[in-house]
Amino acid sequence: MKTLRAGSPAKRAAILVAARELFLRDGVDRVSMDAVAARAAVSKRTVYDYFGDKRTLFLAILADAADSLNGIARRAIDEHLPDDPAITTVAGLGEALTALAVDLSMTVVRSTDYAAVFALVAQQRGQEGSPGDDVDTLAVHDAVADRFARFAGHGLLELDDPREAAHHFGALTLLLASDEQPFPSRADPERIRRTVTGGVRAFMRAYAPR
Amino acid sequence: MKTLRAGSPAKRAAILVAARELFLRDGVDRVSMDAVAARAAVSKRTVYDYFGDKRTLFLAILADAADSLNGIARRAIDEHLPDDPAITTVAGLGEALTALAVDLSMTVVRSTDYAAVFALVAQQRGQEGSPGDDVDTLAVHDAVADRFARFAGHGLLELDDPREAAHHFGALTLLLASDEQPFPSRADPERIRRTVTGGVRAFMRAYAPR
DNA sequence: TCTCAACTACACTGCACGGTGTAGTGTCGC
DNA sequence: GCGACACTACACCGTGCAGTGTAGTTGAGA
Repeated sequence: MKTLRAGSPAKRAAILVAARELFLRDGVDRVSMDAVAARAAVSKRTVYDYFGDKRTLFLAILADAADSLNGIARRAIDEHLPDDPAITTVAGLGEALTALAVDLSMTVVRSTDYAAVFALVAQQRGQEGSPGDDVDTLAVHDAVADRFARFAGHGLLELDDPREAAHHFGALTLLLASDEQPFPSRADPERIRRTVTGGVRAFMRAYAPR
Repeated sequence: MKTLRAGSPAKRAAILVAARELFLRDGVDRVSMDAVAARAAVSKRTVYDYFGDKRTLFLAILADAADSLNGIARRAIDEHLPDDPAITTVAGLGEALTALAVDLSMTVVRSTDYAAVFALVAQQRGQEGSPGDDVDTLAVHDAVADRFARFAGHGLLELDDPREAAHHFGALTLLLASDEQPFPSRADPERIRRTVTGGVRAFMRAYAPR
């Protein structure tokens, strides 16, 4: 068992940033550890001293990106759909959901973190022996479903299954926006907004009281 | 410029099948051409004589899978949403859309062709210089949008933008189902059906006349 | 029978690279 | 001053492999 170095937070971060950029750009398998070291401005010996091997470095990047995304999502939910319901009308809910979806999609679709998770995980996707490499989004869906259940309790939504509704919301907004524009640096904010606004409109037609 | 061998259709197919299986399982970069040749039961020399190099083999597999998927989609649309509208009621439309979405999703989510396209393209996703490697799904969306416009003309749907509706339909059904279950061999048909049926229900609530 | 194309089965080349070892340098604390 | 730790800058090893060349075999057609 290798003893990994605690060392310097700045160097650790530099390695992670460099590796993520290169992995994302060229794919994990095509990026040499020499290249990572050069980009991070550290020696390759140091990269191995911190992370032990390439796979461990990859998993660390994945964990960071997933944490970052979950944090973004939780913050956006807390901001736009607060626990203490300030939202009392159907129109207000539509506006709040739009703001949430725009905020989230704007951040995520243009986020190299998201692109990193998406691309890196997808590289493993066809490789069926790697379930541990997937990213758990259950907590975010649960939080949204919880909010939806409350809105339903207040008559602002009509739904049998809050979790299903949360999945539909995600599909019509974030999933669709990211499917349409897979490249962060080219993502057009106006197009994201249009896609997401249309998706929320459809969601409200489906789930608002009639 | 290499002269590629026309040779035998059976051997060509064997190479394509073998390469696709291995590329899908292990990723393009991790599969050796020796392995492809062995699996196809041909010599490596023959693989190179047919395809010239690894990338050309990869692109051939991608083109085959995309053709196959487009064919599947077109057939499902023609079967469930025929041009000559036998569908005259909203309930009938809901049933037809459900049948289409279930048929498509059942086939696609469990299809190694789809998984191949998804995984192989996604491997390139973070690599922004490769737009030519993406799969064009516009024609399928156009066909669905065309049908939707007709149904709207007959009062079976209310929609401003048939293309947007087609995207929403796709997001609530196929995109969601494939996102939930990314591994073909493990895909549970019952779960696909549930997801898709729920998605069509939401779609109809959003777009059927009120 | 001869020729040609397809194919096999190797061998080979040049290169890449994950990972490891080591000597030397600099800094810090005792 | 000494020792420990972090780090650099190489060198090295063993392995893998894309791609190419070549000799030999086989089958089909002229």
